[in-house]
Amino acid sequence: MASAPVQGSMRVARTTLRERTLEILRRAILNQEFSPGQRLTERELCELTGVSRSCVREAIRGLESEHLVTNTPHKGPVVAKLSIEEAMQIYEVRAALESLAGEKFARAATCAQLSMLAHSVEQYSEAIKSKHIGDVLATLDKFYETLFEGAGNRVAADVNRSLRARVRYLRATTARHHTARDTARSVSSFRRIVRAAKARDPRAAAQACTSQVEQAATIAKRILLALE
Amino acid sequence: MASAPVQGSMRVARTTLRERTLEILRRAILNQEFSPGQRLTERELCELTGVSRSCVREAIRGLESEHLVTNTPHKGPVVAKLSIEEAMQIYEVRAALESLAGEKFARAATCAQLSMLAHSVEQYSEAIKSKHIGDVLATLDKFYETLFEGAGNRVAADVNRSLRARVRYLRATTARHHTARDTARSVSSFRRIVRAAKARDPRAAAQACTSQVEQAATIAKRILLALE
DNA sequence: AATTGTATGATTGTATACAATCCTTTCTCA
DNA sequence: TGAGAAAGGATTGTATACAATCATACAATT
Repeated sequence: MASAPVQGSMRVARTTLRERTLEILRRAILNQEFSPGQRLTERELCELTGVSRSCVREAIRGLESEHLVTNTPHKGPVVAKLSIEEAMQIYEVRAALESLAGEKFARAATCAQLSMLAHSVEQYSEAIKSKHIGDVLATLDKFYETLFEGAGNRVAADVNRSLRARVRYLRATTARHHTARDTARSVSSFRRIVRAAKARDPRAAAQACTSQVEQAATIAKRILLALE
Repeated sequence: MASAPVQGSMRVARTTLRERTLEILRRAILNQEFSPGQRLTERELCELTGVSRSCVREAIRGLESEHLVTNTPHKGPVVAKLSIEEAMQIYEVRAALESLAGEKFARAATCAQLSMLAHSVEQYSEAIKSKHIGDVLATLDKFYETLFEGAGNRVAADVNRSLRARVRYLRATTARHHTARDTARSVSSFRRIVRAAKARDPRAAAQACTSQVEQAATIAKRILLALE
């Protein structure tokens, strides 16, 4: 009776090809394997992923509504390009959302979530000192996931995740151009959020989140203008 | 030379079939022609819209990322159902966004936008008195479009539009169950926003927007609990 | 009676084929 | 030489065909 198929008879990869394709393409864009403004022909993506055009097209629809690609009829999809205006609008919305999250986190987060938040900030500090961009982005992701998880608002978390994805390449760029002063300010800004949350001070936490985003927006704007 | 096609040789309907299909299905859902939880088989939607499955499927992807339908692999799409928790989370995010919009509107709106906002509130007042649900929803749409237009943040406008779509059926339900007291409070709540905007008082406008949403959330919660 | 197995129909997932549009190049003509 | 038209290739838009999965019903076995 030992001849039955052993290697994973349950959990047969219960995900659909299209979903996996979407995930692959999303990660490719977020990892900057394509550059903003670059054209993405469907056939090319088919060869890249090894699936048919049906799947690729449906995946592209997903990327389109995540604003990671823009599609013009009969021309095809291109990797989304972010204008300064749009970036500033995104930071403005993020400020509102993260302020809300900070407030609710300070009120409702568990002790485990509190220490995870603190831990992610220390990891971020390490990553940004070592100039390892991938780690910087990953630790930031962890920080925000924890923040919104503790805040207990999944809708806000989803919107925020989407907005952060749209400015991710910008964040990677700023991390490269960070001055020592920028780094110090950024880290202390995150630590201020943690401190307010530990003190269970919703007002202070909200304020700390707002000013953290505003600070990031300022740096982003400076660098975007310099790069033009 | 007069035999050339005259009826619109330019502007040949520069929209794609899939986009129109998405629009049709979206409106059908928002107009409650389908009920939440109802299954939407692809073939059925093909016959309804008269297009092929390719188009329907890609349109469904759009509805899916707008959270208007939920799709489970190999089972197919169903019209999204809103839990009380999710609805409350949406209202919370809307409060944050509309507060931001109110603040910026009070600062930056043109006089034309100000009077359009005021006008939409009066139209809303008429509509809600006449109990014509379609008009109620339409005038609310106009109010928020004006508010965010005047605020000058398209990203926030898009997110808010999406969130309002998700609670639209809920809004229609509450409009039907409005007591006279609810109606009066709602209208005066909107008028308070207009007043603050006209006074160019950002703080007051933000506060008015927040409490307007919170009030709507309270009514929605009461009615949702009663309907259970 | 309950459960398991199997067959069948319906539905979604995936791939491919055909039509319409766009872009580039080349050719023509003033 | 330059402008415009036409042709060709490439790409997207749309429709259809085939495969995999799921749901239901019914029969068989215990």
